[in-house]
Amino acid sequence: MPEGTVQNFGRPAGGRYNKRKTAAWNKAAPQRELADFLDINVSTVSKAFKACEIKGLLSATVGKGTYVSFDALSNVRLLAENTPVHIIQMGTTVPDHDANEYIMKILRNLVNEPGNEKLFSYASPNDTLWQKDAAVLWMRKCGFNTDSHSILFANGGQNAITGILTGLFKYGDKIGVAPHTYSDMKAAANMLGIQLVPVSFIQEENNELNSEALIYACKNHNLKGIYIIPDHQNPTTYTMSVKARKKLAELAGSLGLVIIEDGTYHLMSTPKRAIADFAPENTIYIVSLSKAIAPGLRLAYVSAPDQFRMQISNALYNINITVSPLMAGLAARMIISGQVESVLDTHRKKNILRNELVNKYLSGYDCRGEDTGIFRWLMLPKQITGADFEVLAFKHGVQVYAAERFAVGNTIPEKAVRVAVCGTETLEELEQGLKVLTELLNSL
Amino acid sequence: MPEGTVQNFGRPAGGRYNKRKTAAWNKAAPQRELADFLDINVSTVSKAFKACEIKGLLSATVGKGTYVSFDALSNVRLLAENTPVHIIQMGTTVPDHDANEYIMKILRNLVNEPGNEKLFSYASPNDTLWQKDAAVLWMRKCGFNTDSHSILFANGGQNAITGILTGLFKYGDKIGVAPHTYSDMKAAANMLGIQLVPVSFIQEENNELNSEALIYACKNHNLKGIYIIPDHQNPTTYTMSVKARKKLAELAGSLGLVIIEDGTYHLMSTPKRAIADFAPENTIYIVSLSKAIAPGLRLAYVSAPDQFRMQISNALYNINITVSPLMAGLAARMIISGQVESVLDTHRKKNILRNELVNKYLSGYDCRGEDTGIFRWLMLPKQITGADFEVLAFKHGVQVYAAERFAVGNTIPEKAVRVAVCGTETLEELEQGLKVLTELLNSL
DNA sequence: AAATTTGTCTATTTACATTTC
DNA sequence: GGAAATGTAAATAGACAAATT
Repeated sequence: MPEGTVQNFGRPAGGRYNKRKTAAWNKAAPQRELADFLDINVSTVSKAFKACEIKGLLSATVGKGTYVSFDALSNVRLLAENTPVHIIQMGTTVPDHDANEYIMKILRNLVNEPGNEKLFSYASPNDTLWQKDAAVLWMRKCGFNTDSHSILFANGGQNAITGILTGLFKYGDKIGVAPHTYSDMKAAANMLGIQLVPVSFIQEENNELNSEALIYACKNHNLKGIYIIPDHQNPTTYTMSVKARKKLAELAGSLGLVIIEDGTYHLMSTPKRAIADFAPENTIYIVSLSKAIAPGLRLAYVSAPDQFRMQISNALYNINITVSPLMAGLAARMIISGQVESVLDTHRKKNILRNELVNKYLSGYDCRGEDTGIFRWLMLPKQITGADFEVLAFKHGVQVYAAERFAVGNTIPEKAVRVAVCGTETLEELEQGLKVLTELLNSL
Repeated sequence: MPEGTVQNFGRPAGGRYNKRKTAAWNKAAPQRELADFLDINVSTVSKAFKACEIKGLLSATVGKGTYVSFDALSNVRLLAENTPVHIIQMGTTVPDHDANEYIMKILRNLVNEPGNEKLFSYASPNDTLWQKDAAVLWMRKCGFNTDSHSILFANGGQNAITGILTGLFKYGDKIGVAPHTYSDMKAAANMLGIQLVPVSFIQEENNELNSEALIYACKNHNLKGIYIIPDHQNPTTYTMSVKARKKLAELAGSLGLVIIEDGTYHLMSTPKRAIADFAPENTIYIVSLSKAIAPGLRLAYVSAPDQFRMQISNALYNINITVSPLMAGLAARMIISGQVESVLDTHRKKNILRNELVNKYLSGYDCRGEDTGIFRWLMLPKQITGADFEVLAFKHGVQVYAAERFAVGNTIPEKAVRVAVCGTETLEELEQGLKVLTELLNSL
């Protein structure tokens, strides 16, 4: 252990402050010890630690101690390496680009409709009403039956999340998330001072609800809500069983929890009823068209129950004023016209094709995720961490994302990387990337 | 004064806690008195008050006391009234809708270009580069010479502001703003826990810089930055002199202040060099195309100096991921092709036409603002407050916005209302609204 | 099961700075 | 110009609760 870190704060080895036994390498000194050493009060240290915790850098538990978050430890390393000339992009998750021409076709029709100049004015309530109806149709396809007056618009899924977080929670509030949660969510929460608490919602063995973990975290951390992706979770790819959804819905009711359900990956999984369907009063449902249709279609639909709608609506107003009427109109037309079915169909076929390639190369490994998804979760052999493998792959020209990027708080990152399936332009490039990955895996 | 308010906290009239002399009706009891009464410590009260202050409900000054914000006092009243059947909209500020067909023309061309499907993928760096060049051109038109690598994109002006606030400031930070500041800015800051401090930047007599006020507020409140609209300020319509801009630039440098300059109304005023031009290292410049061109063009350009760019860029990423490539492409094409000139020209003519109508009806009153602007600041006779006039006008079917909506912190609202000039569809409707307003004014 | 370790939270102390009168 | 009024902020005390051993 190097000197001068938060772990040993420059204490001479073996001195009176080093009486602790073998501890995890990311364990910080106890607040009292540090206070004693610095000759200040415990709660002063506590306050300083709290600030770091809200930023997601530390996580502390009563009786257990304070630990440095793994992503705080690994981020620096991941960025420090030098870049090869061409990188095969298997890091960021995007849908296949084959939908673009469908959307363009709709747009071509749209621009020739009479009276369409109003697409550059503020939308009138009349316009948004039928668009909300379209959103309801889309939501139904995504497993949730809602009604048009519950619908709000956002500029994509991330924008929806930011709106919900700012609207419903305040600085310092805590919400529960899966121990590995997708990194943009983490970044948004850190930025807003909303603390993420890792909760193992789901039992790995059977995809059932881990009620104890939830109840425990809830009363222990005073959780205000949870954020959950029930289908093909990002990044670990598990899908909650219907029983688990039902159970979660019940629990949330009795615990007074707000559920933020991200239905974005519903269509890339075997369709199951949304949690929102079981707990409509407590659940905010998000579906992102950017992920499901095309990244350039910057739109997401949010369905919020009465008790939360106004707050979220105000927050979205404060962030965006409004979404582009053109985007909203385009999306609604795709849905109403049924063209969106063709897009989904094409996507599905392409995804399966790409995933077959993944299977061909990585079938010898534990590479999780359904064939209809746009990313996979590749478990690595014990001797290498995700972060090390990410660096290794990057040096060989392939970008994947290490588990460390997704680990929340004191979660010990799995030895795994997320592999995006549609990040490359072509199938050939994907194959090239997969070859590199298998070679690296075999060489370990 | 009613009992049981924050002012008297239920004390019996004339009791030992009522020794204060005549005080402003919005003055709260001193922290020590309240603490004494509740039998708790002063700083406990102080902490509670602080929470309210961050939300913009109170404002406290050492030695002076604590005051309830005027907009906190008036908002309830303004919403409580019942709605007439049809409302003439002179509340929200929008540009004239005559630009829409120009944009639609560009869009029609765009959809027929080959290779345009990529407008629904993520934008490549190649695409954004020429769009940033377009942004630079546009910024130049708005009085600021910048370069393309400083440019960031946002989903409209409000979105840009949210990004800048979250990126550069943290919960509890204070930034200086004009005593009357446009309400969406206030709402965004309140939501994010960023405290707005009213500073009379500008001397009303001559539009010169009020250096003392700025220096004072800066050291007294430890301001981290200021937000300022130098041209046709919203809502008061004043425009800073060039000398004032230069002076402010110098001062900001020596005070270590971040300047957030909102150039949105530059084109509606007599062109003057931007503050950013005098203090490029300290100034973030925002121009909103939604306000200048069409409300449905949800795009704003941000130019940020090196020291701030990454933080703002990250914040915008966390909020939006990215802007719509279609919006960005559309805006850039309008600028590069020069079509935007026709739009501005049409806007200007329309604005003058509409403002002439305003002048015709309101010339007898102190109705401030240039004829090229999209709103005016109507000073009312002494006997009526802005809030009361807003309610009165609303009852007669005209929506205007009272000064109370814009008053920051302990600012005493002017007796004035903001009158939007392009809110109505037609000139006739505008005239109708103006008739109502003059009749009401004459009847006072 | 009891003692110990460890983090948390609320209210407080205290010194201080500014404004008012 | 000095005393009083008033709000601010950092550090602290101390009771508390959960986890560990």
